[in-house]
Amino acid sequence: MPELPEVETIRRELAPRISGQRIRTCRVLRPDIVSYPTPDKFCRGLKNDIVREVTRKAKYLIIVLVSGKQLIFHLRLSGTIVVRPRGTKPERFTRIALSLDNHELFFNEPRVLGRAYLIENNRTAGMPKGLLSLGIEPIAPGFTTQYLHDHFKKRKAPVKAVLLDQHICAGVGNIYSDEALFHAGIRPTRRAFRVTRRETGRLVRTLKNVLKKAVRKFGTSVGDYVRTDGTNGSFQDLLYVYQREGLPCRICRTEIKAMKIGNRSTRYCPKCQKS
DNA sequence: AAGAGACCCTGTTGGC
DNA sequence: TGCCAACAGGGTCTCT
Repeated sequence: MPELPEVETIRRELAPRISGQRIRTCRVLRPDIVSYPTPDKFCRGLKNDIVREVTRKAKYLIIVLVSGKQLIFHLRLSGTIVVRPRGTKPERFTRIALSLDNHELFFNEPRVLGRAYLIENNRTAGMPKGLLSLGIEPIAPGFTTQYLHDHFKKRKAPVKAVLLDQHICAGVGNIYSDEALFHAGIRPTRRAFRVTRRETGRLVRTLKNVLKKAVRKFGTSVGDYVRTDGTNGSFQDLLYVYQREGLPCRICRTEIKAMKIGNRSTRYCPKCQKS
């Protein structure tokens, strides 16, 4: 589940390896993975361009080219990006294959939910709408108690649902929302407007902590996520509730419970997290 | 504007 | 062993 820390890990690993590299060829092996423009224009638009830098906004990975075009990937549920030695053949779930000067870059996506976009210089045509309406990333200085509390005040949805709202908490997904709520001692079902200012302060702190630590641990490898060399991240060893239902809480030994909030599986400790 | 729910996708898992 | 439904889940869309 690539969320902010996973995409940031990919960005950090990609940047030194592909910056300055020319795109020799592009192959789209699954046309519906290319959201904009057409797969054909996508490939022709990339050919012979050169990677200038690799950036990220929330869960979007953005490869900026020397021409000014932006190659944008959203990994959704199961997308990964791997870099292989030049000449390596596409893999079982490779949907887009880019041949660079010294590497092959594969966008692997078993479930075909992820998307790629090629955006012209200084244009917004074709950009994913979500990218144009992102809130603040919790790791940014602007993500303050005041900011989050102001949003909480006007929302009566469960606090967990508000944490997953990309217009408010950019880059947060299911793993880190559950983990941050646990460390802040807040039950995910609590209505956002009932979260006190003091608790919101704690939540801001735990969100920042959890996301930063996950970046240092190269992300959480549960399910499909791997780093660009195919190896696992290691934050899964530091999870307290995510994917731990039925297991004893690491703090109080109470059994971790699972439930659904807004169609999302949610885990919490009934004792550590006050309702 | 907010909230609820459907839908997209397909590999994996679990039940019978 | 084989079949099939349920499940995973971020983002977008529709409807209220």
